Amino acid sequence: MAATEEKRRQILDAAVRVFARTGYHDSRVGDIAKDAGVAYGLVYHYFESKDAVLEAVFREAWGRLLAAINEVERSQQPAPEQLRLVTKIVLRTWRDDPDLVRLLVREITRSPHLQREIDEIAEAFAALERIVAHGQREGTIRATLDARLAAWMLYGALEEILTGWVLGQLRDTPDDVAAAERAVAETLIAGFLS
Amino acid sequence: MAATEEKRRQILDAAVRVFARTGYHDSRVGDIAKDAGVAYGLVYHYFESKDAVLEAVFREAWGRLLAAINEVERSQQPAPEQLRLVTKIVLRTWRDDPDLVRLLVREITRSPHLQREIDEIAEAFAALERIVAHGQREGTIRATLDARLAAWMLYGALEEILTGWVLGQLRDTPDDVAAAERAVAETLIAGFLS
Amino acid sequence: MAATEEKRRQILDAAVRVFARTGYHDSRVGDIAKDAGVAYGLVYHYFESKDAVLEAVFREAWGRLLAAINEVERSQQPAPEQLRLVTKIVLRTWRDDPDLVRLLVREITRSPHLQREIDEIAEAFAALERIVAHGQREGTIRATLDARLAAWMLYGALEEILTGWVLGQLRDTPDDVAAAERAVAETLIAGFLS
Amino acid sequence: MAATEEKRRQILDAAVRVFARTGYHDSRVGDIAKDAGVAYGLVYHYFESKDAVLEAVFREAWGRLLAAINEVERSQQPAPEQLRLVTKIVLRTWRDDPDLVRLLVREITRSPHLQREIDEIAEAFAALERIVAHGQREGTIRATLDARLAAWMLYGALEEILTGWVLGQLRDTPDDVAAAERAVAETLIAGFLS
DNA sequence: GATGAATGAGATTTCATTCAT
DNA sequence: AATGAATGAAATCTCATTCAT
Repeated sequence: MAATEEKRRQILDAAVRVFARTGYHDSRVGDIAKDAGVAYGLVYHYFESKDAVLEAVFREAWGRLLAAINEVERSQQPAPEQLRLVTKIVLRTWRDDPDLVRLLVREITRSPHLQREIDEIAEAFAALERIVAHGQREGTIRATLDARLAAWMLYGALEEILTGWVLGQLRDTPDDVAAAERAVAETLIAGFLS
Repeated sequence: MAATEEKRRQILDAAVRVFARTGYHDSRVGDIAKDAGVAYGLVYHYFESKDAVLEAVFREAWGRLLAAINEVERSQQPAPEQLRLVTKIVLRTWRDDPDLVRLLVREITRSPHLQREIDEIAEAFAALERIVAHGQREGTIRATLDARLAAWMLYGALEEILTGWVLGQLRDTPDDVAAAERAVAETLIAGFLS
Repeated sequence: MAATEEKRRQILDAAVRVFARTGYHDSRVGDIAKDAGVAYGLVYHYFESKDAVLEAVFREAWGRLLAAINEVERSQQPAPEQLRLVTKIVLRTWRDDPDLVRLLVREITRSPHLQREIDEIAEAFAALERIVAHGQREGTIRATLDARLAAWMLYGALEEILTGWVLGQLRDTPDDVAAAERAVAETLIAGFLS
Repeated sequence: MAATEEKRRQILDAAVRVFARTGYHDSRVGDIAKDAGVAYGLVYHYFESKDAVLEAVFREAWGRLLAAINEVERSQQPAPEQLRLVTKIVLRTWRDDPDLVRLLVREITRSPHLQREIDEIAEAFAALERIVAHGQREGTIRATLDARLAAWMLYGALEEILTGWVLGQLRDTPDDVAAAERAVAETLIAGFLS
């Protein structure tokens, strides 16, 4: 069973690399198998379909993000600080797992059935929204702001920064990353404040 | 000649509808031809490939957006006001041409060769950046802000709002659209101010 | 009408060049039109189909060869000398019209309906056979030889030499050409003698 | 593994039949698959492309011919006798594998990249040439003859006889075949002698 | 669990031919 | 006669999925 899980893991990790490199549609199932060092058919032993592989990758990635956001949410800090922490978490993903970011940035809006329907994605957005709403109740965030809209704008800004890094259009040295975190905090999040 | 251009137009318009409905990859060239009311082969008379059709659509759409942004840029207003106008232009596209927005939102980062490489897209981003930089020179925008980063954040927020509308996750009545414009102005753009 | 025939000529000449360069199947009708400097549709004004163009080229080429052979046949010389003259005529085509030879060598046995069914081709072979038979009657050629077989062997040897030149596998300076003529005369034709 | 090679064999054999019947260009890959009794895609499992199938057929056929010629070459007989044996081998192919001959005769000069570039073909011609050269050294063949030219003439004559049989223009009863062998020996090869 | 040969539907693209002007 | 846009059938090739071992 441990061995079993290991193969599944290998396939999943390979999928991230392959999808990141070639894009979902231009990646063949065989590429994933080869990159994972397993037999062609084994992919179908662990996953229903190629699509299911992508979904599993997404689910896992967003699951981790969701867990991190949830932890932030449970912390006793004021909402603006929580948003800064989320910003940091999201942006640091680029350093921690660039292939995953490449994949998310490229395929997030694709694949009809995946479209944000994955529970984990919806949950993450909901969590962001709750943090904003909580800030409004505690008086740190402007009450007139539409919490959901704020959550989406924040996420959009973050994703676009990641996109800039993926495309090589924005600089991404550690200093640049830190600067980006500050920029989000000092402009967007600052704009939320009451 | 007029007739010639007319067919090309029909194909391009049909492509927007079809791609918006089914997504680029799941659309067949035959669908475009049928929707345009022309023969299969005519698509290939006017375009090199299916990909070239998508690129032509993009180029045209971003060309229009770029023209609008350029006009705003040439206006004699202060930078923050210009950014508000751009916001308005981008967000109003949803009402004016929802299929086009659906297409842009879904396929924009896809298609390896299209990726931001299209001159028009790069130009639009550059124009946004210039407006921010100009605001810094005229003293209306915080000098410490990274102009490029600001441009990307702004665009990211706008695109994410459009995405929310496309996915039916954000409300989009005229009032909601106006509220979104205000929200961007009062939070993100306000955060740029000095 | 002169102008008319001129266009037909242009198309036919262009066809030889294009077919020689690209081969029949890989040549497009548009290529011929462009090379001839006429409009696409005009090809179909003068010829029933792409295939008919090839047939016309063949018919003309073999018609010329046939005329030359017939002239040789009518000359009052002994059969072996006549065969030597035919050899000379066939092999000199390479210098005179290399594109035509390229085309003949590449496409002669292909194209199902053309297969030696063209009267001119059959006629040329028949003329060769008659020369051999005549030689047998006049006593210059071995009576035990199968005249038809001899005609085919001779033509085969000639075509293969042309093929060697087309493929660049046999040398083709004027001296080489003369040597080839001699070789055919001194081996094959000499082998026919009684 | 045996089963694997079996399918490949089936496809190759079917290809010979189908190409012989319809000609390369008018044969569809599906026809080959159907004739071989395998699924469409399997052809592409074993071969890169339709062209690669043809090349494999050629390579194999010429490989066999080459092996036979090489064996003749290694025999200790005088060159003229060796040439007679080669003649016999080539002409007997018509009886042994008429489909293969049909294919070779029709498509040999086709396909730009195949043109005599296939090593096996070049090798076969080279072997013929070596036999002639060897005959010149041993004094059985005229020293003034161009060995390469002689090899090409011989092969041309043989191929044309095969062509005559394929096209039904030359008679091909066993007696006719034997007569053809003799004709080649007594005219062409005899012409080589010193 | 693991393998990879086998399947076959489906999509893009080509291009000979037609036809309105 | 001349033009070239328009048509649409057909063919190659791809690749997700299945399945026998």
